[in-house]
Amino acid sequence: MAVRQKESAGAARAGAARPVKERLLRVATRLFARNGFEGTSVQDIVDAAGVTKGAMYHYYGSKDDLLYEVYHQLLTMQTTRLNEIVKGSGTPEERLRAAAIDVVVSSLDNLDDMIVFFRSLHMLPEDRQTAIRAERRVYHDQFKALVEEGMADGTFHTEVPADIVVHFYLSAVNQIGAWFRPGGPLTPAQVGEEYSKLLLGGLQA
Amino acid sequence: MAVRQKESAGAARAGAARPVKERLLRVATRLFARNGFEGTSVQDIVDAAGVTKGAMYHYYGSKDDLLYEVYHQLLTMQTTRLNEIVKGSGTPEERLRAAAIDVVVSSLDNLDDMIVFFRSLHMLPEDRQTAIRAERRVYHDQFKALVEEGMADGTFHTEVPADIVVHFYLSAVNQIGAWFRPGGPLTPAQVGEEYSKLLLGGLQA
DNA sequence: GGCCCCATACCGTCCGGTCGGTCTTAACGT
DNA sequence: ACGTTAAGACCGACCGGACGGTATGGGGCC
Repeated sequence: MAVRQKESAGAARAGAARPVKERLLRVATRLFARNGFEGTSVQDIVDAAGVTKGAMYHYYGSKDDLLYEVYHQLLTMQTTRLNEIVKGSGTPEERLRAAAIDVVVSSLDNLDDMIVFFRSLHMLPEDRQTAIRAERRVYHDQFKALVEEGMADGTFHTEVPADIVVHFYLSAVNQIGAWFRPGGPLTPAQVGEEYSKLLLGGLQA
Repeated sequence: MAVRQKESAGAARAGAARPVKERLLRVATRLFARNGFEGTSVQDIVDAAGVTKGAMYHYYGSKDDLLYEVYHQLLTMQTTRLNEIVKGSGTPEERLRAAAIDVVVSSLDNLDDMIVFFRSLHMLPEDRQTAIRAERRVYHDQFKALVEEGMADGTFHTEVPADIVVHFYLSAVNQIGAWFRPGGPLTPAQVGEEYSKLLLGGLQA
């Protein structure tokens, strides 16, 4: 029925069954972003991936698993990147600017994941939500540490608690999928530039 | 079966059947905020309101109508408030500060509506989404006009386009339900104060 | 011949929405 | 003052279908 290209045998031999499993996650992410988690049926996903439900339930235990995987991958990637910036060299202001730009750019580079993230987290079972929130907290705290460094050395004013600053900025970034359109007049890098200006400007002592 | 208090005859005589219709919208909003739109069945809503499905479909045409009503009421209220501030007296900076505080406070005073808003908009049929987006655009443009006033008279710098400033700030406000907990250490007014400081600071020439 | 990988057919459940009916209340004619 | 009628408010049983998940089996590669 479905026309399927023969992939090189190498992938199958690796034992990871990469193409189908990955394809499922990618099309699922896209569909979740377009139609919402509850607006996407398992049938929709497997149709779009060119396989059947048997394949999906072979690789993933449930529809929830797919959703969790989206979150987990995105968070792991962003946390790793932030970690390198925090530990890097430069003044707190320079590193905070780099972090502020990076979170925007990496979010816009994975726009579908972001959209799904902040729209469908509440659909996950409680324990999964708790796990995700714990990962997010790590990210939040690393970002906060940067802000506090700048406050400690007098670069930033201390009128607004660091916690609120971080909530404020990350919230703005998280909602970016609500208005940004890829292919529009702005590039991710430009948005990162503007957003970081607004953050740093609001912190200047 | 259900114990129902006799209401004063006044309400029924008004022809508006206020209590049941309002109760349905309120409990629906709360349930949507807690469990999501798709995670809430019509049966859940009518059970919580102490009526049956017949009652709900007597007042609302569909489950979608309930959701739309939440959006519409919140937006109408906030737009009205913003309008008064924009047209009020004071420098652009004073009015922008007032607007920035007000949008935070009025959002936190209707936290359930906010949560539902930014989580379930995409569940509405396309035409309803378009209608809501048009209403939001009016709000956005009014806010932007304030920023542009301040840019025109030199109070604010013009490094960042007004459109992006507004997207940035309103996004931060819209996500406020993701971390703010009523009854916590912060009052809505305090959050409004801090958020407005961050916005104004980032705009200062 | 055993083991992944995946197709096919199927199940039980739940859910939005419908529809005929009942009860209360208001208006009206006589 | 009283019966009649009409209308709004609400009940609750029911329907069609979609959806997540499963059980079974076949086919290709070692």
